[in-house]
Amino acid sequence: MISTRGRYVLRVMIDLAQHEDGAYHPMREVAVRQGISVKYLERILPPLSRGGLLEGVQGKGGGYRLKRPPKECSVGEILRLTEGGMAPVACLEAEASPCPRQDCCTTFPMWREFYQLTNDYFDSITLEDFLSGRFAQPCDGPE
Amino acid sequence: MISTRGRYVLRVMIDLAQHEDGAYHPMREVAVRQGISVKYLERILPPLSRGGLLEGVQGKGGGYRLKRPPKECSVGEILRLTEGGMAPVACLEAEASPCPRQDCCTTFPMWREFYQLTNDYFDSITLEDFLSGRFAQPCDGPE
DNA sequence: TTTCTACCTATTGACAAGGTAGGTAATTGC
DNA sequence: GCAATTACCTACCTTGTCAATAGGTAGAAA
Repeated sequence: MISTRGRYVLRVMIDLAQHEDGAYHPMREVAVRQGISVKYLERILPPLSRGGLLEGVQGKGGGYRLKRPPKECSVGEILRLTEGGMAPVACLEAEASPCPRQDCCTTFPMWREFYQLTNDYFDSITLEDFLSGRFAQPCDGPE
Repeated sequence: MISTRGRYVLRVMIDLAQHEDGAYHPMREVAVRQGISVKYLERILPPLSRGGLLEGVQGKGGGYRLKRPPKECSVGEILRLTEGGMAPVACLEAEASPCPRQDCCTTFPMWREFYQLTNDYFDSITLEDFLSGRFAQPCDGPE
């Protein structure tokens, strides 16, 4: 359900939150700290820039930094931008044509309720929770 | 996250619950009612037999029937048997070798909490809920 | 102008999902 | 005993996605 893409991106966001100091951090740094290929990171980060969660500056001294304080970056928003939605079944995604049998589908209300549950859960968690909140950890490593 | 395999199987189980009369129902019948290929159904149902949710009898007059009353068949059990677990990330599955960095992983507690949430939700729903419970519908169609 | 950096576009290999085809074993009805 | 029916099993094919690599372009600072 959540691919490595989403997990990697989340780790990068947490990493940037931990090293937040107003400066731009090149992906080269983050990739080394997190043990992820620079090339792969470059590939999967752009949606977050477009989504307004990250700010990327090119050129010497450039890199990425959070565009908002950690408290205002929810995991739900990060995962939705990266994974393109978190629907348990295809018929719930808005981009896909809505299932023609929604009104009659026996199981549709269940999927919808679970979809809501999922979004609510991840929306309730922010990057701040990994720094000093309910998911703060004594140490941290890659993956 | 939930593949068509899981959705098909769930529909079959609901179908069998709706037509529950103690008799065995051949897959040919159910496949026609649900608009699913017989061959594909034959392929994805065995785990439910092995899991003790279905009872299959070969030969003329044979078929499948529920092994327990609908009230005792939870959606969670059905999906776990069919999909082989509902973990949002691989490191949560018991069959996979446990992630070596579990103790240090920043995001692990979040995935685990969500995993619990998911299982609790689907375990709280039974086939009975689709017959006369909170997900009962006036009509029903395939998919 | 050089260097650094984000950013973009293929391309590859591995893997799983969805679905089909064919056959085997067990049970019933004649 | 024999034919019909049905679950059950194995192999295969096609399609699509994921993870990762490679190579290049554009922009900004030293």
